[in-house]
Amino acid sequence: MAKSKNTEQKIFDAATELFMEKGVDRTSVRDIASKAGINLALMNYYFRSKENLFDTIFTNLVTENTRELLKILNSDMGLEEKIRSYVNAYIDMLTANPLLVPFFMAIIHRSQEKITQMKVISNLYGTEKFSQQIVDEGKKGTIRRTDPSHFFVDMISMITFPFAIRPLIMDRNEMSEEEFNEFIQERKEHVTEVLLKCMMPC
Amino acid sequence: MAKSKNTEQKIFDAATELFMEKGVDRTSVRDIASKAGINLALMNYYFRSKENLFDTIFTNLVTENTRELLKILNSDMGLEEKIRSYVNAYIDMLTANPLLVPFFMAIIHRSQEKITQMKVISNLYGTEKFSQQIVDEGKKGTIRRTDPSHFFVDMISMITFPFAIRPLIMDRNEMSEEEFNEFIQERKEHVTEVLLKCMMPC
DNA sequence: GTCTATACGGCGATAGAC
DNA sequence: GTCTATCGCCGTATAGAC
Repeated sequence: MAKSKNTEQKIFDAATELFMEKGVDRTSVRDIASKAGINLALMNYYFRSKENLFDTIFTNLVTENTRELLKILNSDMGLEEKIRSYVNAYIDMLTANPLLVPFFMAIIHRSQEKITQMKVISNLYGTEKFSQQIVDEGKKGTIRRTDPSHFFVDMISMITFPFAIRPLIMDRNEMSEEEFNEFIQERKEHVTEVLLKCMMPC
Repeated sequence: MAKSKNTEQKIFDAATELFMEKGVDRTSVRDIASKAGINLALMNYYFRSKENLFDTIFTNLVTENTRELLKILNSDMGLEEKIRSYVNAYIDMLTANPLLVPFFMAIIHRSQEKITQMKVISNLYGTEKFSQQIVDEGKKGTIRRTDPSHFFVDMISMITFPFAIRPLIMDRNEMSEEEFNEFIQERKEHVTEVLLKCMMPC
């Protein structure tokens, strides 16, 4: 049990990195073992199977990275401040971990059942309070009456999609990695503005 | 040479369907052969390898489905009409073929090099004329000065992303397939409105 | 052009020694 | 807990008969 915690962590970390880079199906357990610097059999010792390892990693990635975002969505902030915070926090999170979106997209395509079963959805979509806010403010007339489902989809689309097509954007605009990041930073202000503007009464 | 054209087509069609449904990596050549009702060896006879078959199919899918969209973008329509037509045509195309987005997302994750090499980009991003229009109208003051790169990203994000997370949207809102399609139809008007609103001077 | 048969390598997984 | 060795399976690809 001495090196146990350590080895398990090494496998976990190596697999996480490889799954995100190459995709689950193109990563073999031998890849993982060699990257972790451990023996092939240990993967099966700690995690029962590759698929089980993947489940563990996937759940971890989602819950870890969405916790703060959920907090913002369910906080007591006013609508404008909430939107601004959410956009900023989401973009910061993805900038720190730009492979998360393509990885997640690939997984949706790969195993829908798994995703719909897991808490993933409530993690990404715990929007009751936020939706209610939009409806309430619409009734009060502070903002235009807005369909919360469409609004939320608009919001996460504009935030996350650029990361899904990052290679295309970079190639098309001949961007370096830094330039892409600048572009993404610009989007914080831009996306917030678009969202607020389309809710404005008038 | 008699049944040749026919067999090649059968392989092509079966593979296209399987690649889109299960993903390229989870589709075996045996799957393809059995679905096409032909023998395993024939895949190698007509297409040199699975990877080569995939390239053929991918190029075909992209060029076929983006031709009309490119035409609209480079047409002589006014900005508002152009945006409206583009949104409608894009959503119609994806509704007819809802697996196209998740498939394409998975491919970007799988093989970036391939994508940036191919004409894919110019097909998806032949936006010079469109961008120019946005800049020109901004200078004239007909619309707000708008950054064309961000605007274009906003547009394709809001159009395509819902298809990428279709299972999540359906599960969350307890939608049937028809209800999802209704939701998507609503987005035609909604997205157009958001885009036009955020360009409005005022 | 189409089929049968098969080679070959890599995969995930486990038994068993230490 | 960790390693070596190996199993059985399935993937792609090809040789050769028809």
